[in-house]
This record gives sequence, structure tokens and C-alpha cells, in this order.
Amino acid sequence: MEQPDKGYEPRNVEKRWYDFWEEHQLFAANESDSRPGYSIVIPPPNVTGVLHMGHALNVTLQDILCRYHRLKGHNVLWMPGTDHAGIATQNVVEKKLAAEGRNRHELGRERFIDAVWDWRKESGSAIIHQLKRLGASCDWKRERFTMDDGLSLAVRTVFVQLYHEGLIYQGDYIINWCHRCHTALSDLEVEHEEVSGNLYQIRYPFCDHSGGIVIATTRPETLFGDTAVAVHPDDERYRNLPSESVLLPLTGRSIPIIRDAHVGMAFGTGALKVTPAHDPNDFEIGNRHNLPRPKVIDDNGRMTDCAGKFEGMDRFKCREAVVQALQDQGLLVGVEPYSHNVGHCYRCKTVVEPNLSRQWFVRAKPLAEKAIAAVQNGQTRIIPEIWAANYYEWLNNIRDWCISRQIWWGHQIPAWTCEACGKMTVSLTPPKTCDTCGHSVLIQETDVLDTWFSSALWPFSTMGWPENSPLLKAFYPTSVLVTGFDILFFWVARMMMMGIHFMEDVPFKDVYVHALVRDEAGKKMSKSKGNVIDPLTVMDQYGTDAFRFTLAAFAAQGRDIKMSEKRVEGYRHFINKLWNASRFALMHVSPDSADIPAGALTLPSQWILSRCESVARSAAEALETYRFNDAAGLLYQFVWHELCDWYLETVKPALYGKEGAPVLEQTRAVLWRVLKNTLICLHPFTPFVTEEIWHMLPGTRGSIMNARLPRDGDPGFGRFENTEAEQQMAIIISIITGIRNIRGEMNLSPSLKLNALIHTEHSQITETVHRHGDIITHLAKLEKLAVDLPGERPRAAATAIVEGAIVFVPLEGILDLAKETQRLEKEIEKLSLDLSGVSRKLSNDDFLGKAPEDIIGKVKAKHAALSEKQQHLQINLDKIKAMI
RNA sequence: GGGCGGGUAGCUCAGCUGGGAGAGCAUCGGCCUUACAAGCCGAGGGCCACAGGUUCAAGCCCUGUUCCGCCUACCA
Repeated sequence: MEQPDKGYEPRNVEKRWYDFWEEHQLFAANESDSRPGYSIVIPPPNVTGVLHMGHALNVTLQDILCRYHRLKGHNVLWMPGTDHAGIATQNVVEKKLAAEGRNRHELGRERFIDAVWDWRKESGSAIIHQLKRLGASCDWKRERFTMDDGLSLAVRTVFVQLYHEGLIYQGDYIINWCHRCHTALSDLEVEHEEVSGNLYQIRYPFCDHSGGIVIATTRPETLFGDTAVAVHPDDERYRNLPSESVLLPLTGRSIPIIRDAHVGMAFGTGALKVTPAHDPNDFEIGNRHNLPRPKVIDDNGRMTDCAGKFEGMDRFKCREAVVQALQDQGLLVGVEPYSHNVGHCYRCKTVVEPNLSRQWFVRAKPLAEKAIAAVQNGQTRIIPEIWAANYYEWLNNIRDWCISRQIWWGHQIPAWTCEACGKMTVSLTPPKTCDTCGHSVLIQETDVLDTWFSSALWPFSTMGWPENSPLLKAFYPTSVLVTGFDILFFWVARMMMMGIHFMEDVPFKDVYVHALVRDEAGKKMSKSKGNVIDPLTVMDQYGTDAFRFTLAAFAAQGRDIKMSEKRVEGYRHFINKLWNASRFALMHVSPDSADIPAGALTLPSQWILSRCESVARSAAEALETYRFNDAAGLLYQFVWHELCDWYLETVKPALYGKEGAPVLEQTRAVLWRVLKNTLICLHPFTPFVTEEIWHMLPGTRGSIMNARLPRDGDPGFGRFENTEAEQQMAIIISIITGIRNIRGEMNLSPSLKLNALIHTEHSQITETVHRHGDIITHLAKLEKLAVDLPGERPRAAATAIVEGAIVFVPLEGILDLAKETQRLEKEIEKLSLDLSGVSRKLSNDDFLGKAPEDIIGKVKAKHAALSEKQQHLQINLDKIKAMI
């Protein structure tokens, strides 16, 4: 005989339903739909990428939002796509070539770019498949790529317009140069890292070779590019110098001593070597003093002819050699260990060199001002708000954005230089003639644009801009951008700038900034550290739903999420619990269960319906405010500890009871309704298992994705909310728990039937026990249950005190008197501690005079309850003691 | 140098506008009870980093100290 599945097996289920969703186009947005629109553009993963934890969190949160809004009845667009990731991708393909013993220079630009496209074709969709594994409900038919024709047109259009508006310019400036990637980098693409090096003190002698000025540097090899020594204008030490110039060591070149306020008098000797071509400050100083700016390190990291006999030497080798030479000549005054920050390439970690070169820049200030204003005036909300401060900070101090890169893979800058007059023509398409002189031979700029330039246009370029497309009309601005804080500046701020400039509206109404996923120890996951947890492995092992639920439950954490498989395992148990509870429910419900028959519902049914509606509402509220963890927690608590622990247990007698009884039909109907609504509420978090159960649930048709959330505004929603039922159920639960507690503490076998007597003065309790005593009898495994006004107490009884009542479990003959004495004493001690705290408050006139009424009332009630409880226990304790 | 976040149970973390300290995991005890041992029932466990302050009342607000982490920066 075929055994039913004991546990939930996600493997086949996930594949099956994902295919089903795609097949039925359930992810498709419709630009001519009248329903309220909801849109998200995905942060495009790099084409080189493989799914990591960061993607998993980011994509899961977006998917939860999209699925939630679909269940709300919205017309949802989740725009997917990938990023060409200029330097990163070029590096990957170059590495591949290197493995074959080739390099891009042999191939030439065109063939190299073809090779990159080929590579993208064969492996670029890996990341997309992995997103699908996660359940991502993107509208895949609309998938875009930052280098596809449409987006490339958008890039050129933006470039041309900004150029003509004077917001893009070309100029000679100090930029960050990576010798390995052989390109300029923007300031953001440089990672500063503390490195321990040396601070060298070098004497620059006066021209008569006497004395001199001692300067300090961490990069002695750059001295060949020095064109001055600078001191502070107010520095007394350098007031009357024997000479106004010094000899540059190892060269014999004479350089002037200049006065510039940039120099810090307190640092070292207060004298600074000025190397305009290789240091941003020195560059500024050089400009102020009209100094020449010779380059001493070339684009490959080797010394130029300026370095004399060191020409051609590697920059770091040269450093050693220069130090040695200086020492030989007695010009090295001192060396001290010095730790300082050094810039590294964010892609290949090579030490970057500040380097003078001709680059393209975006004038950022005017764009930034509007981006700041848009957040200040609430057009875009940043959530959590704390990140707005970082956003302002960066934009307020923004510097011009270096957008040109000396690589091949990317959008080639649409600028052409005239062979005849040397003037620039910037145009959407290759110009036939020079704008200035009309000459017809023009050469295109070889540089490509920073990858983030095209990313900055993503919210509107993907929707068809520069066309005024129906998609833009329907879905721009997008509802929310979900992203990690690591790209707040790289991406979010720049999308804001570009969106406002070109669309005259912000790109998104909300920005939800989530944490970064780290390993168990809180370290960044990286291949080199070997601490990477692969999301695919986790999904294989625990199922995608369990993984997604974990991510959602973690989403609240501040800046870090420490991922551990242990946690995922816990949530796998939850998925399995849901699975088993559903299996149980499915044994009892039928298509006829869809309508709840007229007639009074049993208390547990009233209660669970009330709870279900309340949880649905709270979970929805949590999602509306991006409190993913709260929503997940509410549903978890409800399913496990209310639906399973209490409701399913209370209704078993009815479900296994007499066929045809009204209570049976009723219970089946309630079970059906609660299960159905629970599945819908859970679906955004755990799409696969809920879809699977949905199809097993009689009376449902089609995909759960077409269902509607139970929520405010629905006809009939709220009609089951019932505070009285919740109160009565709370009484029953506390009585049962009290009796179970006695059983546990006394080590009484679960199979031993007990009697219980409840003393209470509260008619609500008396009535509840009278009407629903069967539930207590069943779940506390009682033989007899009675309720009475307080009076004669049974002999040798264990006691449980609950709010407003006292429960006796007579244990004549089996009560361990010593044990019960101990238990009661411990309990009383705990109570007196609580009680003394409360009493202190009530005897405090300040408290009584200043605290609000409701608080005082609460404390008084608390006091009464505690002392009543203590009294009861004390009486019992005395009684037991008398028996010993 | 500037800024930000965090220090709550053994572990990982919740704790919203101040009003009786929570969850999951782990631990201990009892249960194969007919959806589930990936389970059920129960228990123990916290000077909420430290020191002050504001308040009738502080995990929460203010000040300082300390430890950890991150971001940012042109002192060579």
C-alpha cells in the first residue's frame, strides 16, 4: 500500500510550480491594466555573477513584496535584468583568454568584444536561472541588459544631453588609476585599507649642497615628479632660508620652495614634497602655483624616463631602490614604521595610484542638489530613515564623477574628434562631419563609460525611455527600490540624480535598505576566506521556502545578517509543520466546506477565525512598512502555536466524532477557511509549499497566485473578530496549561487520568468552564472536572493559580508532599518578589500623584491578582505541611 | 580625523511613540497521544556592556567610559 508522504519534500514541488507559474504567465505585468500599479526594478546582478547570499536576501524581499501586492489585487511589474559590469566582466574574459595563453591585445578591440558577447551568451544566464530557483516572480519576458540596444540608446541620449547642458566635460585631472585593470576608477571604486608601510624622511639639500629641508613621504619613488617643496606661509622655521630652492635628490634638478596654506605645520617637519601628477593635493597646489606636472609612473605601473636610471622599473621595486640610493648619499634622514590608508581597486585589489590623465566627468553638484531635495521633501522615502543621513552626507560633499574607463567592454563614449581641427563632436550616432569645421574624418573616443552610468538610468531605461512608452506611464516612478546599503552611493544616489533630471520625477517612492549577509562570525563572505555559504546548497538541503522564510525572519537586523544553516533548519521544521497540519486538515475538509453553515460556532472555531483575521491584518500592516521579520514572526506564531498547538488539538474530538453532526460540518468549514487564508498569507514568504497545498485543497481553482488576501475592505472581513471568544479561550488555555504544569512537575504519566476542581468567583470563568469543560477535560486528560465558588479545599491537592481562579488537582495518595511543598515555596517566593515591586509603587505618593490613571489601575489590579495568588498558595502550602 | 551601528538568556537575535524582560536554537525532565519524533507536554536560565543623569517610572531618553563592527576622509 502506498504510504502518504511523511515529510515535505521540496525538490520536485519547486520545479513543478515554478514551471507552472511561468507557463501560465502569472508574473506578467500589463501596461494597460486599470488595477492599481505596483512596480519594482531589480538591482541588476552582474552577468558574471553567481547567486550569493546578498542576491538571495535582496531578491527574496522583493519577491515577497511583489507576491503580496499581487494578492492584494495590484497590477505588479517586477522588471528583471542584468548588468554588463564593465571591469568585472572584462576581467573574467581576460582571465579566460590568459588561461589559453592569449590576451585581448592580440585579438584587438572588436574581436575581444565579440568574445565577451559570446561568453555572455553561454554563461550569462546562469544567474537568471538561479534567481528562478529562489522563486523570483519577475516578468521575465521583459528582461533587459544594460548593453542591449534600447538601453544603449538611452545611455547615448543621456550622455549627449548632459554634454550639451555642460554637465559632462573632459579634462586633465588626478584620477585613481588601476595598473592591473589599466583604467581610471571613480572615487567610489577605490577601497581604502589600512596598510603598514614606512614614513621616509628625506633631506632635500639647498642648492649649495649644504643643509636642506627634510620632507616626509610614504612614496619616495614619486620624488622624480616633484616640482616644489611646500611649507606653510606662517611657519617660522622656514622664514629666513639660505635659499629659496632645493636640489631634488638623485636628479640634481633644482625645485622651488613655495608657501601654501594646505601644508600642515604640525605634521613631520612641516615641509611637503609636491608631486602634482601623482597626488590629488599636490595637483591642487601645483595648479595654484603654476607648477609643471611630470608623470613618473606610467599606465603600467612602471617608472617613466623622468626617473632617470630607474626608468622602466616597477613602482614598488623602484621604491626600494630609491631608498637605498638615498641612504647611500646620506639623504635618508629617518625611516619609521607608519600605518596609513592606501587605496585599492575594488575589482582586483591592486594598489591604485593617483594619476594625472585626461578623463570625462559628470558635474555632480547641480544633479545632487535635486536628489537631496527629493528626499528632504518626502518624494522619496528612505527606509530605515537612518540611511537618509548617509545619503545626504555623501551628496552634500559630492565631487565630480569620473565616468570614463580605459577598457573595451562597455558603452563607448559617443564623442568623435575631428582629424582636421581636433575639435569634439558629441552625437547620438556617428557624425558624418565635424560640427566645427565640417571635415569628414572623425575618430571616436576609445574610452567606455563607467558601468554605473548605465545602471543610473535603469528605472527608466528598462521601461523604454527615451520613448514615452506605455510602460513608463503605467509604472514610473517605481513603488520601491530594495537594495543593500553598500550601493547606496554607487547606485541609489545616482539613479535619483538621473531620474529626476531626465524624467522630472523621482525613480522610486520608497527605498528600502536592507542588511548585508555575513557568515556566522559576522565576517563578510568571500571566496578567499572560504566562509561562503552557497544559497543553492542551502536550497537543495532545506528547500527554498525554508530558506526564504529564514531570510525574511532575519531581515530586521541592523546592518548585518549572520547566516547560519542552523537557522534555516529551524524554519524547515516550520515548513514541515505546515505541511503536516495541512495533511491533517485535508483529511477532513471537502469542497462542501467552503461555506460555514449557519448556527453558533464552537468556541475554538470562533477563536481561530478571530485570530486568523487579526494575524492577517497585522502581517499585512507589517509588510506595508517593510517589517518583514514581524510579518514572518506573526505567521509562524499563528500557524504553529495557535492553529496547530491549540485549534487542531481542540477539534479532534469533533472531527473524529459522529458523522453528520452539525458540529462536524461546521468544524470542517472553519478548518477549510482558516487553512485557505493561512496559505494565502504565507504565500509571499513560502510560495512553493503553499501552492502545492493549495492544489490539494478542495474547492480552490487555479493558482494561489490568483487568490486574494483576506484583508480590510473585503466584504465580510472582520466579521469573525471576536474579543469575547479570545478571552474565553485564554481562560481555557491557562487552565489546561496549569494542569499540564502540575503533571509535568509531579512527573505524572500522561496516561494517568486526573480530576480537577476549579474555584472561582468570576461568573465568566464559571460559565466558560461549564460550557467548554469538554475541551479542558480532553486536552488536560481529565476524568472529572468541576467548578465551584471558593469553599472547602480538597485534601492533598496540587494547585495551579490562574487569572481569577484556582485549580485543584486532588492527588490523594499519589501526591509527593515534599515535592509539592518545594514547588509551592518556590512559587510563593517568586510571587513575593513581584509583589514587593508592585507594593513599592503603590505606596509611593509620587507615583500615585503623577502616573496616568490607566497605569495606576493596571498596577492596582496587578497587586490584587498577585496577592490573591500568593494567599491561595500559602493556604495550600500550610495545608500540605500539616499533612506531613 | 569625521560619522554611523551594535553590546539583552549558553548561542543567534526581537523588543514599535518610556509603564510588569521575549522568540528560535541549545540544555534538563516526561511522552512513539491515530497530521507531524523535522514531533508533543513541561522546566530551568538575564545586575538588558559600565558609570552617572532626567523621570513617579529607563533595555528604551540624555551625558560620559569601554569593547566590537562598518562607512567616510587629500595631512604627506
